Amino acid sequence: MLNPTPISIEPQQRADRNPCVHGGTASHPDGCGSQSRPMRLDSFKVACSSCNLRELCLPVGLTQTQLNHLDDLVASRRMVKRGEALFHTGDPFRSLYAVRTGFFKTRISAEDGRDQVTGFQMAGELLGLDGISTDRHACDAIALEDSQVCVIPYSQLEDLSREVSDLQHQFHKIMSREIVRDHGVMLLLGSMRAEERLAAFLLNLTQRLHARGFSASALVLRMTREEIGSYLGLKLETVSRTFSKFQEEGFLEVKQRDIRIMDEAGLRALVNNARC
Amino acid sequence: MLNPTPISIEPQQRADRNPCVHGGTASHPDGCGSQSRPMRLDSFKVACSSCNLRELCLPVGLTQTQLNHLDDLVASRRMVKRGEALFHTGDPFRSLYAVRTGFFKTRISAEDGRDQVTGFQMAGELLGLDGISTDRHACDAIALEDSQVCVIPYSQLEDLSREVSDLQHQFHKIMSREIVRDHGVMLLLGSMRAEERLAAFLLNLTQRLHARGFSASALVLRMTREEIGSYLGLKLETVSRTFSKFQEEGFLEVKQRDIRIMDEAGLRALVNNARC
DNA sequence: CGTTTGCTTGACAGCATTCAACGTTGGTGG
DNA sequence: CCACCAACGTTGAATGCTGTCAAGCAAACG
Repeated sequence: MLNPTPISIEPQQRADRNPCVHGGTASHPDGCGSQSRPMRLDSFKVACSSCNLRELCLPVGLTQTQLNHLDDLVASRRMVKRGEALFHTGDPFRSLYAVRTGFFKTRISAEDGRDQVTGFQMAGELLGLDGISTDRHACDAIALEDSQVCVIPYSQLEDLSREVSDLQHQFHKIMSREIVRDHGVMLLLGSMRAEERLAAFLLNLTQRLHARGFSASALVLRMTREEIGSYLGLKLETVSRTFSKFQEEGFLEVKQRDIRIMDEAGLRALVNNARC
Repeated sequence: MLNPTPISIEPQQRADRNPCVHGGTASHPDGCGSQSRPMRLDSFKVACSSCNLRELCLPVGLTQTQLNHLDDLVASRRMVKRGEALFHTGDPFRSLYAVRTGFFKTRISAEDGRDQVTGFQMAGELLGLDGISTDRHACDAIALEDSQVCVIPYSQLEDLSREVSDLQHQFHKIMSREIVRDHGVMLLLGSMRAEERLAAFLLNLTQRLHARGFSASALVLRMTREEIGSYLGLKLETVSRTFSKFQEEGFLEVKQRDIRIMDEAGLRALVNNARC
């Protein structure tokens, strides 16, 4: 589903790759690097054409000339601190956002207070597509660590994609991919048991991290058990128990949010051969 | 989510409105009207500009001039008999399809044979958006009754939407709406119990039927209990039991696939005040 | 009119939730 | 530097919702 070839990535993110996850007192990786900066919401120039995420993000497949046009459009970045919202349900929709660094969740809330995490977004992924439908955002986007996003003014994106058919097509592909992804989540929620759901979730995360140059076998979860549970349609206790079970069975090593995958094939078999 | 104002609709469909659902030997409405025609897959001229679904479909908001351009694009229809597929997973993606008459389900299949119904589509709704992502369809679309779709060649749609910004915007809105809808289904699958799921499903169906000029309180299900169950993440027995329970409690009258809603407010309360 | 497919209902089992207690971690302030 | 607190995570026991298995019924189709 995602570009399978690893790409070069920022030093800042690379440092995040926790070579010492299973050392002794591993410092918590949240907010790595950007925490001490006083800046909070700011605009400064940045170029898609020189961004090392361009092979994962909106610019995929564009020529240099086309990239230069996109540079004019994506004129600002915004920083979002851990726990803060990039946008809320009901906010007027004006821009899409491309995650540059950091990690987000999106969630929708029902009238009765229940909420559902609908996705986790990492570098190169787009946020805000839900807003096009009604000109208002239909979910909350919350940063799970200090993050930066590129601001993509939507009306300008529409203008430019009328000029640049490659951009138009790429944008449509991204929306379509989101639809396909959502259908995969429906399959997970509608027909898998807890173990299968968690295994599928971990495999999806590691695959996406791997495509960004990170290890395919070690990861640091940026979200709580409750957030994982909400995404997977499980209670946090069930998530915790399933992690413990995977550890007992030798699939994983689990130390709070530090996960090491010991038997990827085993996890994969859990998902694919569910009824055997 | 959908256009709430009823619109005029074809006589053929109107006849389908089952005024005698609760009479004696109501004939099964599947295949109404088009069943005896020998035609199976055909191309013939049809105009969006004179289609009575234009206020629900792709042409929403377009001027007469713009509609005429769209007429050139949507040049053929296709008939799909009950039980047959409009497209299968893996088929090359070339066109989107707008349901003109009839009713479809989409489903995805996992490697182990499990499948998940990802949606039910009725008149005015678009099929095939999943295919843009990889140039191949990512699900099966199956007609649940004899149906007609308008064929919308995708590359031509991209061409035209570069010329007609209103069309471009409308198309983006439709894709975005699909994403928002999918997130709603995730909420349903991830956090609702069987009764709430079925109530939400029925309310959604009646709302969409109402927007098409049908009764908001009586409907004929076009899908089996098993298909409803797949969509809602439940087993068919649970769906059946829940229907029976709703009938006992006075929310519904259920006669196989004929449903009459006796207490819509009650159903709505079930969904909204889930934990009280 | 028989067969097939779909629907209903019952009994029982199992998986996930609920409720509760305890442990761990990181941050704050004395 | 240490104590305390709040948030997060783990684990146990019991409940209950939904799934499973099975039987019988109803409707549609040839």
